[in-house]
Amino acid sequence: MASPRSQPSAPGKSGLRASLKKVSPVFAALGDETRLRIIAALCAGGARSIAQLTADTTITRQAVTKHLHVLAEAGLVRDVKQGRERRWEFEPSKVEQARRSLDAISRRWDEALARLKACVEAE
Amino acid sequence: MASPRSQPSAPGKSGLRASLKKVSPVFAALGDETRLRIIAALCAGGARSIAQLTADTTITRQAVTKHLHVLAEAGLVRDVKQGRERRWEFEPSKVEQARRSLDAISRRWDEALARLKACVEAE
DNA sequence: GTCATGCGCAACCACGTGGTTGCATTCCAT
DNA sequence: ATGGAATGCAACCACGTGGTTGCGCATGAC
Repeated sequence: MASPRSQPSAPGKSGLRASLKKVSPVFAALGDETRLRIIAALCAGGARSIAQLTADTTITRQAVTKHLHVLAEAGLVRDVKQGRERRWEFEPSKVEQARRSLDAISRRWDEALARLKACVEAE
Repeated sequence: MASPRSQPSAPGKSGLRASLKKVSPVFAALGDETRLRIIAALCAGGARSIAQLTADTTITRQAVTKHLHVLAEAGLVRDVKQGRERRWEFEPSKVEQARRSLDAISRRWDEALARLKACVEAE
């Protein structure tokens, strides 16, 4: 149950640069306020239709549709057809992946600081 | 010492949507592979000049300059002038902020799942 | 002083993107 | 069967963005 939010499954050191290519589209998809609000709505209220999501915003239904396609392309969201409706639901795996990337960056930075400190203290 | 990578300082629940507006530019800045590589280089090797950073890539110095300005605008990077050189260094605070936002999203999602589960079990 | 290095600024270009409007389509309901 | 609701598709537009080239300006090295 719940999403795997522990154990960064350390790619640190080696696989960092290799993983950057895979994560950058996720960050790009997250880099828009409207899309972040859509994600917030989806992961708080479960699956919602396009019309429902549009009601929360001031923009057009088609604009929301485009944003949903961008999010789906990045793997952040998934759609389930249901009659003439089409409900969209949050897909947490890519968010976890992005979080691990930020963890890797922070860890690398901390290591660099530790090396610097050790170098200074050895003086 | 080191960056504050523990205690999400829970804005969860209330401040999520309010914080989204502030974090989206950070995600947008992270949403480019070239910029991610620049960040990786900076947080691994400390402060580097534009010419040094350009040597690692295939693109022009001016392109790297533009990327650095985008990163600086997002607060992910800081520059220190030093003679005729201008060294750029990683600025970890915004990365931590972005990480906390992803934490908040994951947490909200987990809570939604827990509510759903409780609702089902009450049936 | 002179020269090369490191950088900034500005113009330019192709392309992506966020947004709109208009119309066609599908499917549930009456 | 007919109407309305939910959606899809396509064209269009303004603007941002990643990238280039060209030129000018400082500053450290000789």
